[in-house]
Amino acid sequence: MTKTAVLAMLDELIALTILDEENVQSFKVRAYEKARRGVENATDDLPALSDTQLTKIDGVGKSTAAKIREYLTIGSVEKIDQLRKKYPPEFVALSNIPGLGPKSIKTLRAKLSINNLADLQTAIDSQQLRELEGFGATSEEKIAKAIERLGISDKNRRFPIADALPLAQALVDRWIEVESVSDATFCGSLRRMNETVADIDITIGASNGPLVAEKVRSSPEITEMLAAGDTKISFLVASGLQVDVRIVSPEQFGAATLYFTGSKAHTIAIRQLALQQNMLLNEYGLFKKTDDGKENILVASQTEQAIYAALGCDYVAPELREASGELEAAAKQALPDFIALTDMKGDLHYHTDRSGDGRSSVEEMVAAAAAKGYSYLAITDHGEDLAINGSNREQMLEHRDKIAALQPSYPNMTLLFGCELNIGPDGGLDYDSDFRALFDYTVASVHSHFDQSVDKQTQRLYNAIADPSVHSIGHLTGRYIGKRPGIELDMQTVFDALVEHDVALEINGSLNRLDAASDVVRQATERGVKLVINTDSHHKSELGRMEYGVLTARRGWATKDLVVNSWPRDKFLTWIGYN
DNA sequence: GCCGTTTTCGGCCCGACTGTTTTCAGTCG
Repeated sequence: MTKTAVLAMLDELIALTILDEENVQSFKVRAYEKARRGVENATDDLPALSDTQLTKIDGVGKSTAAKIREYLTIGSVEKIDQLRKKYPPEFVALSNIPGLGPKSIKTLRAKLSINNLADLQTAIDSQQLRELEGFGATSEEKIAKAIERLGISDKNRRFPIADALPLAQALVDRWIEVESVSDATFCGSLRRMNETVADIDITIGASNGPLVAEKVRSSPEITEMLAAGDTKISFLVASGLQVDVRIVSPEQFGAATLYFTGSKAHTIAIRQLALQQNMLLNEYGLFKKTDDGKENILVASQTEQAIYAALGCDYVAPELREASGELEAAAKQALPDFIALTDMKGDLHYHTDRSGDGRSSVEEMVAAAAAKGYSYLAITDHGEDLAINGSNREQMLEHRDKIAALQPSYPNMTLLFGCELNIGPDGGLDYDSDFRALFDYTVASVHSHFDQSVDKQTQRLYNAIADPSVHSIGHLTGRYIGKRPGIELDMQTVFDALVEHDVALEINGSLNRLDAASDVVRQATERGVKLVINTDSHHKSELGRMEYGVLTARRGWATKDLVVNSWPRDKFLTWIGYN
């Protein structure tokens, strides 16, 4: 909570400084942005840090450390208060309008006394903008249009990954089939598996760019065209989501995807690394500078792997590119042994139509898991406490027999009779302890009562974790990304409990959940908490979510040794006490 | 504002597009 507030303070400082310096990337702005990233990657307990420790945070120097201290002590920062007087919030908000930067809005204020959105609208209505030096009729119309769309496309609007990824995948799947296309991928924060994205970036490698561009420009999803060139095309779709498409030659595909994937901070870091080696990196390739500095000789461009290799680095997968230590580790060939999709040996949160919300039969669900080549599978339909979706004791025992009857047909996959237990408001679980002991494997999860205090929620989780029947905690916070916030917890206490009771923390692969979140996973990994990556499938078509769970785990630097369902069958069955 | 294998000053990633301009400024990624 404190860190979130400090980050918000730094965000405001950045926005105000951009205006004050009239430059979105002045050195001071970039310094603040770097400091913000440092704080983001630092400990949650900022007040516990001394002034010296604060300046140890990457990018935080004396001045920023003093501002953070000031904020933590008195809840405000003098510098920000001063800047607010010069630039009130409703004036700063004008910079959310696409196409308007700091220079423009300050010109508008100086020449037309525009201090807020209403002033701007009035000026546009009376066609005053087009008379200004540096503006024109076209600019005025563009700004008017941007304001009209503001509700659906301001610069800060973000979309849940569950909305963006399926569309991006569908577009890529379609365009990769177009004549002369050698490769295509979505990039940006979506490829890095961020939980929310501002837009969809797609890079296409093609020998016949204009032909592909024509195909892209005629896509049926387009509700509004923003830019329609032969190499760069931008459009909006009905949801308001913006799609940016770049078409490059097949030889440039690697350099282009590396650049368009970002993150911005990772891009800057890797370009600095190139500079140190007397090389130049841009979206067209990695180039060696000749001794006279006049010429650049291409070193690598076709694949991202070749570029990292030429820089002396291990390959850094997209989901790791957040400038949180990955490049330093890759340069030393010291990236940890992260979990990979091919390591996964089983799914341990898995529903059938025994659950009210399940939509495939147990036979279908087991067959789908077997097709994945899994060595073990826990079928975890809801316990009795979930009134509509749950099962009573009789139904559960009948279900157990059904699962047991299927086992002989699957000699290579151990079927576990499991349950998704509901964690009640105080941490109570379904059935009674004797009945719960009948399950081979359980995942306990929160499904309701989201509005209790941090202390109460933490105690609630502790009680569930401490129960001997519990093997894992499902979707830790119960959040739905972009729709419902999760419960608030004291994470360190939860991690301690998980370690103490040897219970695994789930990473749920549903795109609506991705819970535990990658930043939580990273802290949990550092604490040595065991992890489990699941699909929470309710239909036979949902097993592919394992990939998203694994990517989220990798974003959280989860190592293979901690992920219990990557373990060989014997080791895993021993861990759960199965015989 | 930050930082140091060029270490307390001098540099800080690199480029495209747009609209306004006659050579560039501003915005964006």
